[in-house]
Amino acid sequence: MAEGNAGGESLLFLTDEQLRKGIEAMFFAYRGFTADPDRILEGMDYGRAHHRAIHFIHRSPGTTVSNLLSILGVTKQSLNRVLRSLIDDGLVEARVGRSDKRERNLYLTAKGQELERQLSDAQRARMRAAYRAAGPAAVQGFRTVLEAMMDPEMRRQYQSLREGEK
Amino acid sequence: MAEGNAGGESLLFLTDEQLRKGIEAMFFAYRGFTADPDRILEGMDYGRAHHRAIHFIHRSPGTTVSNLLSILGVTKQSLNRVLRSLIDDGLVEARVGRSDKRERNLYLTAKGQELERQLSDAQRARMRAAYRAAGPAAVQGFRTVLEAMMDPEMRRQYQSLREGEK
DNA sequence: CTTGGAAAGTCAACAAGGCTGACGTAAATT
DNA sequence: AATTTACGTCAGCCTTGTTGACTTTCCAAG
Repeated sequence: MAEGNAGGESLLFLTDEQLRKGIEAMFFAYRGFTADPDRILEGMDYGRAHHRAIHFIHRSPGTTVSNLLSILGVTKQSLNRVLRSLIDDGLVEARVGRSDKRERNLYLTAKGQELERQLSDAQRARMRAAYRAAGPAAVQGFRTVLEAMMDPEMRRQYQSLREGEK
Repeated sequence: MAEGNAGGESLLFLTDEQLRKGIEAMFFAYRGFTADPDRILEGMDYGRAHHRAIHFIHRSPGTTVSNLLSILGVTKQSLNRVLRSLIDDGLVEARVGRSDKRERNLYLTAKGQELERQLSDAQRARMRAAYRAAGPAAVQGFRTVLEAMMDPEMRRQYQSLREGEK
């Protein structure tokens, strides 16, 4: 039948070979994705874990520790070690919560914002070059596939970070 | 000028906000990307490093240790620890090279192939679902952007693995 | 007002998987 | 014969994840 044929043809992009290509593309691209911040952080006492904390505190100033825990998906002990060093070094400020004093609202200090800018400038530069080379239609597809690849809970996190944008 | 205007409009996808979205999409999607194999491997004595070795040995049977080193981008000591356990457990076979006896050609055993299939089935299932949800055009864009995001050397590796495909 | 439980912080110990440096051995190359 | 290459291995270190146990603070419900 014609429908069967059309369906079959449009599913050529779902062959195991195509899927394997996608898997390897994710692997190699993620290396590039993290390479520039990693380079900047090496030498400092910080690593990728610090970068992630800084990124999400910058993204949602005043976020709580438990909020950050659920976004990053690590244990509080693991996050605490990272946060501890950032606070001690004066990159992050932890203010006692106004309504709930058990909570800590996290903010980047001026120093923290400076490092954040340095890191995200590098990462954005690569992303910008890739976007520019690929074009708007490809970027649209890129984001669509990535979003579909997330766990439902991660997608919720991802999309909730989207709120308040135009 | 018309070109300038069109250029300006088409560059809306290059705003910092769009780039940040892309960055976070990569972060959350990569977590999903590795989640299923990680789940399978936990409990076994293996981790993500073993998965990567198994993947690329499966992909290029007979590949040498140095080849694998340059693809994975780790030190030989790090790779050796992983390879050692895979060989000892009978998942990987290391045959002395035919032409150059210093080299070791790596192959998956039947047992190794079984684990590989288990891992890649899980990873492909997620990729397939994402591809199917996003559609062929999005997949095309996805791959285009990822490729543009790679370091030139990684892109070379990625594309050289492409040879021999139809 | 008391108490139960949530939020946060901390200590200790451990594991995976990166890294460097040093050294050894076999085989190829010069 | 000397050097280089490919591989393996020992030893030690670091980052970043984990569990488990315990304390302090504090909100909220009884």
